[in-house]
Amino acid sequence: MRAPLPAGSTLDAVARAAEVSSATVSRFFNTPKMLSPRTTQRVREAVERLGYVPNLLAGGLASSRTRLVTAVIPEISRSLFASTIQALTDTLAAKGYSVMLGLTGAHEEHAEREILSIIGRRPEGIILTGPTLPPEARRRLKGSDITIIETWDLPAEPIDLVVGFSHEAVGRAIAAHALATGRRRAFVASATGVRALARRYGFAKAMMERGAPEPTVATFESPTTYRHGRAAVAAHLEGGGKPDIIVCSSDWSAHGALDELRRRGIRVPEEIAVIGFGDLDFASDLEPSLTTVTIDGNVIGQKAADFLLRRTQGQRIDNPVVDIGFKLMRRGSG
Amino acid sequence: MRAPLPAGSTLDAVARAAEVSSATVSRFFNTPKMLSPRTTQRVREAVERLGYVPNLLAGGLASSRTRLVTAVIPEISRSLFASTIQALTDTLAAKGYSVMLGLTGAHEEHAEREILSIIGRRPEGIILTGPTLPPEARRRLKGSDITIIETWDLPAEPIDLVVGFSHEAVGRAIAAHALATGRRRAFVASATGVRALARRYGFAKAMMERGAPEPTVATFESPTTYRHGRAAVAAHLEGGGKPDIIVCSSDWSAHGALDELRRRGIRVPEEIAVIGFGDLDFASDLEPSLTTVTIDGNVIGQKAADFLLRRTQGQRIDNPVVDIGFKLMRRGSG
DNA sequence: CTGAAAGCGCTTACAG
DNA sequence: CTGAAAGCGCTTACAG
Repeated sequence: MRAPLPAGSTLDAVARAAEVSSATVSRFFNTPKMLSPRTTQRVREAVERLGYVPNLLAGGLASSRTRLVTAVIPEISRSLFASTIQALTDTLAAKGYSVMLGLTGAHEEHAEREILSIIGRRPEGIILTGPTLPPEARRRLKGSDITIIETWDLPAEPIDLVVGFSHEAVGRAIAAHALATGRRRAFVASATGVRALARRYGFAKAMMERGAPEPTVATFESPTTYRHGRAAVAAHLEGGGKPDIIVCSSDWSAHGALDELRRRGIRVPEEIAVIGFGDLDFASDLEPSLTTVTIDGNVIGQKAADFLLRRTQGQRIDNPVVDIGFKLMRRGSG
Repeated sequence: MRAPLPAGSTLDAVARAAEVSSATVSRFFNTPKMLSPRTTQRVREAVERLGYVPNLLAGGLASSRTRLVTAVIPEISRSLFASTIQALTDTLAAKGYSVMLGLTGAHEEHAEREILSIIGRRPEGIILTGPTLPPEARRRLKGSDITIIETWDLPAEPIDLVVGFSHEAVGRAIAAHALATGRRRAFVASATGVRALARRYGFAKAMMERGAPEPTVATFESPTTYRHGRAAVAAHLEGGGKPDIIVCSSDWSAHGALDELRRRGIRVPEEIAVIGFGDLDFASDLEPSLTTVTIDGNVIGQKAADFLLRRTQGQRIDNPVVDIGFKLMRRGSG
């Protein structure tokens, strides 16, 4: 009752051309070893002649296997999560899966609509990286029976599976490092958001527990930029701040902090240490090279893909929460 | 013959709960003004009670409108194309479309398989940003009847629609600027790839036509990084190069170039000018601020979305190739 | 190894 | 404004 979908011929057309049943053509794609060599050859020729590409909507509907995975990220640019998405995509593509992108972006009000449109596509898995979803959206996901994997954090109440690390532990590790290197007066230039907050909290608590004064904090909207780092440091110093360590919520802002300090003739790390977060590609090339926190985003993506594949194969998962940890990379800046 | 798809109840279940036909429930979602207020209310309640989320696979199959768009990009990280994808997604999401990601990545051999899996989902449009596809993949796309939009370039033989600009013209504009500011001895630090090549070519040709010596070129694998810029400049200077302008294929490498020059005590722009490409967020914050080329990635994304929407509404498109141009942002570095 | 047929969960012309 | 029914293009148990 409609125009056919663009892009082509159908299974039936191929079946007619090859003079076999449509079941046989379906098997050619899905269970090729079931076919005799002769049949295989006939079907292959027909497929090529017609330029047939199977309709995955129909296939997914019939088999209830969509081979679709959705990755939900806050925004595409300047993303720490790039390597995670890339690894996820590479691993899953090899198994015939496609990855859809869900951008929650600035509009948290739209999060629920976004989630509905994702669930509507019946993905076999949803990877959450970055966003903290509003409760209603979380409830929808929980009720959906879809494999959900939260990443880049260790949520207190996981929806389903988790591959991440503790941001509070990161903050504590930075504090331990700061104190071990004789720093006490910290300035924290931090993005908004629960994760940066957790790192801040872990850091401040550990500092204060060891007798250091409470760190001064400046926050700015995510995502963190070079400019944020420069501006925050400039403002702090001009306001009379005398830090001996500056803890930044990303390598971007740490880079800005370094440049601002240099502009003011302040030596790093002699006078002030600078710590980043993320270990982005440029971190080791800066001068001084940046001390920062490395998270292996590839591993997160791969483990998430593994989880997904195991679920779809019906294997049980004994350990639904994986903490991949992190590393403090000590370099020249502190 | 299969377990039902996860995530839920069906149209029929809702219809039974609301004591209406399934056609009516379908209309509740697709053509709500066709229903009486009473019916609408009854259906709404049933939908909420059951937590029903329509199956878009089934809907797409039945209506041949998938409301799916695929964006093909080379890789997710460090991407100039981020704003394009974001704008595309935002614009389309408002119209009920989802955006799938196709990552062509490093594996050009897999490009065709990737294209097949994209076509198999029957998207209403495919946005190509970045990758130069192998001929066979291009042929598949051309034969697919799907709206194809090539972006960020003006291909000589478009597959279908185009929203981009001329990279050769960018090269010429940089040359004109260089010559106008008295520069003649150019070093070009460039990524591989046809677009960077086109800029290089446009630049070199224009320089030489005005009597300047042939620029020295160093190329490195995409994507361009801060490190590439530093290393290329260091190697060139140590090899005895005496440029008065350094043209970089991205703001990343230009940033690296600036830092390398500063490290060597070379003044910018007095001794050497530095030109970037992309006008990324940090470009205007560097010291000196970076002269670079601005492309409005948002506009590309929006125009691509417009094209798509017009096509799906059956409107004709009189002008299938849109050149959105670019701007040379003159700043402190040259 | 292969085919006939039911079914996946929707949409939509048609009829009322 | 609403419903009965055909159809979208596949998959897969069943039978042979």
